Amino acid sequence: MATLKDVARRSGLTVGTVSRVLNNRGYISEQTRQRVYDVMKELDYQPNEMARSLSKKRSNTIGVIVPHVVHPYFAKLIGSLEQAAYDRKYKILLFNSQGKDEKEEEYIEMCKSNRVAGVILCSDTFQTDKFRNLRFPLITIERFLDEGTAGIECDNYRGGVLAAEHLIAKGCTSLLHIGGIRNHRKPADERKEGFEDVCKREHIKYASVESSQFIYDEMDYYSSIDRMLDEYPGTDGVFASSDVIAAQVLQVCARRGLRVPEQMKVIGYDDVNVASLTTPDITTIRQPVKEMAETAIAMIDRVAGGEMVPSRSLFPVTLVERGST
Amino acid sequence: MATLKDVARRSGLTVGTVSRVLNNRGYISEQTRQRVYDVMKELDYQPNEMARSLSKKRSNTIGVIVPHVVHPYFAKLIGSLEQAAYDRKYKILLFNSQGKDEKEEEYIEMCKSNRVAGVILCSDTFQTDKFRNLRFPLITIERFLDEGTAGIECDNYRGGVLAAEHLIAKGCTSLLHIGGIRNHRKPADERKEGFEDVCKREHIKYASVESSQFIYDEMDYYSSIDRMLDEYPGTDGVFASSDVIAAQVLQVCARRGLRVPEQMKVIGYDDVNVASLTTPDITTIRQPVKEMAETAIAMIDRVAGGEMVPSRSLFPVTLVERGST
DNA sequence: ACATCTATGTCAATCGCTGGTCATAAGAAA
DNA sequence: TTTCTTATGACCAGCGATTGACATAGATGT
Repeated sequence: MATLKDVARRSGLTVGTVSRVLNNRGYISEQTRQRVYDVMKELDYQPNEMARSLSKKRSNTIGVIVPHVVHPYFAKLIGSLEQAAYDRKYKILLFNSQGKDEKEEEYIEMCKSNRVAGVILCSDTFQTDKFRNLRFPLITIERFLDEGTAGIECDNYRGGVLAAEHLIAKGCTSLLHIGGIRNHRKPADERKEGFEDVCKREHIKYASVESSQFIYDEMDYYSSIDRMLDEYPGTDGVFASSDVIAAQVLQVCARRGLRVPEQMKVIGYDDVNVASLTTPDITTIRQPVKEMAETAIAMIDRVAGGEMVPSRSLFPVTLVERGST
Repeated sequence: MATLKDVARRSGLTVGTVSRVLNNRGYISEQTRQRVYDVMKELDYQPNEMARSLSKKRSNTIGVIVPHVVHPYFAKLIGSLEQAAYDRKYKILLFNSQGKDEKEEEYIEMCKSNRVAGVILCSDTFQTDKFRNLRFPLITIERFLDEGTAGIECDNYRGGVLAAEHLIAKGCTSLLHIGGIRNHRKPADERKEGFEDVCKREHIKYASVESSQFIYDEMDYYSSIDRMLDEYPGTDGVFASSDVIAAQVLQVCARRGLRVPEQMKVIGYDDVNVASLTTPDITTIRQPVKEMAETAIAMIDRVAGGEMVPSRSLFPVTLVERGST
């Protein structure tokens, strides 16, 4: 493989000069610049990023740690992050923590070892001192961490409000909120709060079911849903805190002969592709994932440039009405 | 950040010795080994992978290039690849080519720059000389490439056979095959062939529709499906070449008042999570994605170790029967 | 007593690139 | 003419490891 030296030799310049054009440093004549580019192409030269990173003490790689790659929410997030990273010349190192503390920690160590420019962390767990003394920015998504550089969240409270208001406006009289994925912490609580506040205000019967017992990895909520519907028989409106759960609610309803949306209305959360692939398709609370991803990457970039970034960013959510309500 | 030198100094050893324990080289007493580990922990030492890779001329990173991260098939594949990579101490660099030749090519260059241990490529496109003279193994998934090191495929022909046989066994008399994602090349053709061969053999009316006109990125096949059902009105069985398409067929059927599976039977492909989240859930042809992913990573590992690997590996598919047939 | 094995030290080159310090030289501006 | 700007050369010390050659020395085996 051709090296900088080869390029220098072939173009009759010195490594210093060639490095200058590569890094846009110092004075370079247009002519020289062109010559260097030509030779680079001729030799099929690719700068060795390892050497570069070693020298600069920083790579242009961003670590992304998610608990669950196949979950459509994270798949969507990862896709958006990759796009945003690409636009800013970063690469994505992907890690799947499976929601396990040890793996999360191990991945953080790997990120250190790889001198990443920053880490984007989507975590369900509570871990504190592990994230201290990092030499790179740590951006959390949908979770705030004191030790982190910045947190990017959605207005979960408003999501809950929107969902409840929508169901009520559609004529529901007895609501059920089903928590689920990434819900151990604040985000879920806030959705629930928003939901419950509206129910109280409007004097609507409601119930909320915690999700900790759900089998998250398998995304299998059927039996829990069944149990809940048994427990709250008069329910005519369900607010599920993810589209995956909502889809399963639809399935359970079908099995029970409950027509959606006539007899039962269902609203999901996230607006991932499954929401629009079910029959009926699912009304949901949309998170601006793309914008969140761009913001996250941009923050890493800016912190790297010595800039200041807001420690918390709250994004608005919107209701997308479809066939399930 | 602590360096090898620091560890050496602190433990009263030399860098050479410390490096030996890090790389399991030469003679090291158990006592010394332990001391080094202790000091490493004490100083919170993380080996600098950049330096290591530079020196070894190879990183323990694997590039994964997919056309579409959010598509559930690739999400599933990526998840499996990450797991397999982790098990073998590799990290995943994720690239989303969006099915564009230029990006694919650019990503390959980035992989070169980053001295990856290997690349796993999922591509829709036909590109030849770009993949010549790579200094790392190139493993393709669901596509064979002469220039690649190895290809990992599924028995697509058999998938088509299983689908057709199943629909026929369930009493369908007029079949429709809808091509779709990742179908420009061989895999799709083979599914179609298997499907058609069975139809011919059993003297069943059938039609196959090409997919090139579909909007792949948006995963929006509705209007095409509508058009097809108009064109082939007697259809009572559809073989869609992905679960995403099958889900949309279900939706179109619902809109048309066609009951599934009574009046129309639908079978998908891939067995990704959406297949089990629709109502009814979708009978599908399952690809052993996990095994394929493990094989791909294992191959890179083995090629790196100087071993020989089969240039083509064919995995079996199985039929998963659910509610749509 | 001699050979061998084990365990470490010493020294230094190498990987490919960055970026600083100086020196040089031509052309432009004062 | 002198000063300044532009453009490049020359040189080289890092960055943080790896790895090889060679030396030393105690322990073990025969």
